[in-house]
Amino acid sequence: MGRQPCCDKVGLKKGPWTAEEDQKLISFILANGQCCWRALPKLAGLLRCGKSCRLRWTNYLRPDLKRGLLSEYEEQMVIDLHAQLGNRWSKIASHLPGRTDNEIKNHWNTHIKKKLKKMGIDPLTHKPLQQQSQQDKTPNELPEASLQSTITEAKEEEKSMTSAFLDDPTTTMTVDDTDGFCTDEVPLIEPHEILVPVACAEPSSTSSSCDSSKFLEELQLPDFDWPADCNTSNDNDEKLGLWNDDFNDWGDLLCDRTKLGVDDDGSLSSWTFI
DNA sequence: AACTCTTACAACCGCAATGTC
DNA sequence: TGACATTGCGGTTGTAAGAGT
Repeated sequence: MGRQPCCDKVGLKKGPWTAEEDQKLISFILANGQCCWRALPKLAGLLRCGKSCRLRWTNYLRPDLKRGLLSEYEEQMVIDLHAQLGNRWSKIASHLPGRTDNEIKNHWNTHIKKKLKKMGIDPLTHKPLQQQSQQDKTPNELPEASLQSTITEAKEEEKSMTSAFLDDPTTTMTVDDTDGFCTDEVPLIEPHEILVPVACAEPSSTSSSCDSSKFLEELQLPDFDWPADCNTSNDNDEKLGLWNDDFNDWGDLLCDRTKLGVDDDGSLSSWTFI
């Protein structure tokens, strides 16, 4: 017997998501909220397993995601949090609004690891690296004192910045207020300008992850315009909470078919924030 | 222009944790 | 309380795009 696999893999699609699939997933979640992931693909008309849908949504389609490279400040935060938490990427991500664990993990592996090694710091232990040729346990040529002071300086600077929003829930700092966050790397779109042309210019047969990216470039919702109630608060976490808790209501708001170009078959033909 | 190598990141896999009955 | 379902997490892989030759 044993437990059922998370999804029946026979006949299910794998690999990069197409614009058409993204459109179906977004359309369904906005209309119905994040219901049971296992059932979602069938209900949304997707040939994907629920896990794949959840991953696509949480890592790529969620409207509250920030895009673009991590800022210096975010990077330093990741380093410090990693020193404290290790590879607990989701925990680390929870301290960086709009960033996903996957994104941080990737950034760590591709950028930060190298950067630390270059600085003579072991990315695993966050301690000075021992040189290969000095296996007799002599210290790295980089003086530990200066290294530690560098780390300490960075930590202190970061603490002074992070404490504001990590420790004080009443703080009115938002992602946009935080100098360190690279919102300037994210194309900010006025809410009234957001229009999602879901109908792809290219035939679906040519759709690929590139088409999907194009679609998402136009989908960009980085500077989310929250319903009037939410806008009274600048607390990003609160907004995220509202997003999660009241997703259905919010989805209803968005899915008013007079505002969304919803075709008869339920798919979105356009998406306009009014 | 064609090929190879490197980089970046989206997506997958398997296991763990948690929830439900 | 145990069995199973569902969700979350971290490690790993696949691949497109860019750089170098």
